[in-house]
Amino acid sequence: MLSKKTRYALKALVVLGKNFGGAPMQISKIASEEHIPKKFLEQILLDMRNAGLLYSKKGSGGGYGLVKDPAEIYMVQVLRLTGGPVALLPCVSLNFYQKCDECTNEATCGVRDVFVEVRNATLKILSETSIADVINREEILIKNFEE
Amino acid sequence: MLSKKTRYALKALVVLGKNFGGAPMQISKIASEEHIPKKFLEQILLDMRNAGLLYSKKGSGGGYGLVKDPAEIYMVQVLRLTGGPVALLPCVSLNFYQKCDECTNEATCGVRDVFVEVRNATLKILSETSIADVINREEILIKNFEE
DNA sequence: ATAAAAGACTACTAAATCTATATACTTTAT
DNA sequence: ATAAAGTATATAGATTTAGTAGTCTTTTAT
Repeated sequence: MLSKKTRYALKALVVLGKNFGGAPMQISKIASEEHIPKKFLEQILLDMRNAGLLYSKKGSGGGYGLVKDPAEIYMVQVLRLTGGPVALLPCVSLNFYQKCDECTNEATCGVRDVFVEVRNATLKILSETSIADVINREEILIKNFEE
Repeated sequence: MLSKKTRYALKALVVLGKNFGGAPMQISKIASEEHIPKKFLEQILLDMRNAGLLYSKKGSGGGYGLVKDPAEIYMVQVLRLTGGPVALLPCVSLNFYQKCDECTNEATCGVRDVFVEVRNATLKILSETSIADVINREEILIKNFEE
C-alpha cells in the first residue's frame, strides 16, 4: 500500500497541475480542497520543492506551483520522492534495494523472479502516466459519471 | 511492500511444493532451511492450514503438507490469506476495500483510475502464477546460474 | 516601518502495525 | 508412558506512519 504521504502528494500535484500557469496556490487552499491535514501537507510540499518539482513563494499572495509542465511529471517520480515503494519486495526494488535477510541465493529465487515481473508491469504504467494524464482521466471520468 | 509474513508463507509453500506427495515436513525443518523464525512460521502455517491450504499431522513423524497440487495454488491466494495487499490503494482493493477518507468522489478520481490499472496488471501475474510455476522458474534460474 | 500573510524548519508524540517470542496445551507414534 | 510435533493465545519490542506544535524567515501591503 502507498503511504498517505504519497497519496496526498499525488492529490496535491493534480490540483497544482490544474492550476499550472496561474498564480501560486496556498497550502491551506489545497489542504481544505483535498481534505489533507495542513501541517502534514506543508511537509510534503516542502519535500517536493526541495526535490525541484515545485516552486514556492513566501509572504502575502504566496503559495506553491509546479516548476514543470504537468505532462512532464510522472507518477513514478512522486512515489519515489515520497518514499513509496514501487516494488513489493525489497530485493526487487531498483531505487530502494535491500537484500532479503532470509534469502540464501537471490539469483535463483523463484518468488523474487515473479515479483520482478510484477515490478516491471507496475513501473511501466507509473512511468508512462503523467500528472497531465491523471487530469485527463478525471475529465473523462467526470463526463461518464454525469451521463 | 509485502510483509515478512507473506514472504515467509510463499517461501514455505515453495518448499512444501517441492515435497508434495512425500511425507509431512516439520516446521523446524522448513524454518531452518529458509531462515525463518520457527515460532513465527508456526503461526503462518497454522493460518494456511485453517484456510484449507495445508494439512497438518501432530505427533512424532508429523508435520505439514500441501492439500492441493502446487499447480493449483496461486500466488494471489497466498497474498490475500496472509493479509498482503495486492492493491496499492485501499479504494482499489477487491478483497480489502476501504474508502479513502480524503477522497470526495471515488468515481471520478484520476489517481484511483491509474491504480486500478496497476492492480489489474499485478493481479494478472499473481493469479496466473502457481507455486508449481515458481518451482519451475527456480529450476530454470539454477540452470542459467550454473552456466 | 510595521503588521500580517505565508512558507521553512525542527522536534515531538501518538497510534498503528509488524515481527518475534513465551507459555501452556493437545495429539500421536512407539 | 514419553517424546515429538503441532495448536492456541498472549504479549512484548521495534519500527513506521501520521499528525501536531512551535518557532523562525521572508515577502507584501499599508
